[in-house]
Amino acid sequence: MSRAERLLDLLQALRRRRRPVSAARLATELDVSERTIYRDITTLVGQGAAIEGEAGLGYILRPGFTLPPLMFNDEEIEALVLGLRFVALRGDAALRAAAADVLAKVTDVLPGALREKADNSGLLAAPMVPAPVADLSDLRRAIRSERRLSIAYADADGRASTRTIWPIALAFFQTKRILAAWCETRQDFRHFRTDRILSADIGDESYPRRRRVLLAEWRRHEGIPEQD
Amino acid sequence: MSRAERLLDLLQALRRRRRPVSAARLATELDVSERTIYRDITTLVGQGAAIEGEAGLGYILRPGFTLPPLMFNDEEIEALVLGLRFVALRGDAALRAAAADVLAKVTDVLPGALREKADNSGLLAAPMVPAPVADLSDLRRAIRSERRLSIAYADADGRASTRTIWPIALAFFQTKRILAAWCETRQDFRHFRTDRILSADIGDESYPRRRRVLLAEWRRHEGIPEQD
DNA sequence: TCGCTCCTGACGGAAACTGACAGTCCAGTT
DNA sequence: AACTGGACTGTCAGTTTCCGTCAGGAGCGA
Repeated sequence: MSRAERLLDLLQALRRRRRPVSAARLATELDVSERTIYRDITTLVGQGAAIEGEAGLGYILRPGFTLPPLMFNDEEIEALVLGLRFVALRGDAALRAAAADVLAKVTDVLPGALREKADNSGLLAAPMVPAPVADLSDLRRAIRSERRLSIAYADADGRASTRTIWPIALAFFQTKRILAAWCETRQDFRHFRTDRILSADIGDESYPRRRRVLLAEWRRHEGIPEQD
Repeated sequence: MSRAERLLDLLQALRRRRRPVSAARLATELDVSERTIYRDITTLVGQGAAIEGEAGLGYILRPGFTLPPLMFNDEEIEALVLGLRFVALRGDAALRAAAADVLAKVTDVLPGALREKADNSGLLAAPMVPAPVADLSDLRRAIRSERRLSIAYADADGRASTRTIWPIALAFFQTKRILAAWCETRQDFRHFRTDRILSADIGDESYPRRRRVLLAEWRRHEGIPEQD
């Protein structure tokens, strides 16, 4: 048996039980040495599995590595599918792919009857015009990781300028996308149309305040109520 | 990338699509040779994945692999949350509530780190103008359950007429919502702005054709490609 | 027939894997 | 304080596996 296969088996062996299992036991079950089990566990943890080992007890896999079964009603399925279709039509390529992945994953853990409903949902999203082309994944990553961003930006008259900003949020409108940020130069909140951002360099260090807080401040500043 | 990782990626690449995918395509996507794809497929099948390959077409994965999909990644969380925000701002009250419920259910199964990301996602949906007010849940229910619908409809000049239609889909545009249907009177596909539908009565019997088929026909008729 | 694609076998160099051993560390238990 | 079960680490040398390449077979629809 190849290592890759064994890793999947090991994962299943851990998933199967709720009590801790010793490496020795896993070794017997998978027919390899304990040393190999230790190595495999390291690999799985490296892939993101929350496996906890406690001396004297054994290993246990905390939930959250795989998607558990989910249950939704008809309305919820429709909301979910419609939402993902919106994203598929309005997001950049990476977001579009992610939306497809989410739908596939959720559909997979749905009971059969619901799965069919998800596949045949009659709610459609209108396409964005013009169709989105720019890759916003860098901007999104900067927002996620709270990183400073140096951008070259063209204002309405076409004059370019450079500034350092703290990106807070990205808003998806019908015809444009707007980056909301704290501008270091101006010491104030500023908005940038993504189609006028000529270049963007993600800094090495994160900005000094938590985005969660900035977002709340920005909301108050702009009078935008909480979503959700 | 390790082979184990690639196997999971391959599984997800198959899950993502509902149509068959050729080995060549998968090879490009995963950046390995076709031969490797064939070997990986063999391995996955050996682990119990129901992957069917047909010459001239490609591979397709039937649902129900013992190993459920992996947990959402950062991009997927962003796509999911953004999508639900779109729905919350564009759907009727019932859909808005459903979107909130979906988010709650999904958040519930997320591990802590991801949950925080979902709560603080920086991607925002623009509100619909004018804000949606009409309750479309009857229309949605008629679509879901493939029921005949008797509507009173005002045309562009304000003249009201009554007709019986087979509702197929509901499309969400920036400023309006459009019901796509087969019109019994005209014996053709017709579109109805929801804000001009004066009343709608759901019939007791379902219409004689499957919505799935009608939807595909309508797509061809209007030149609207598959979403996803 | 052609074109597309699945599918299999063989080869060989590079890379990864594995068992064995020898220990360390850790947390209950006696 | 010693004991015990078991997690965990480092090293090393011999296997194994992996993977791209090439060469071909076979099914199926146009």
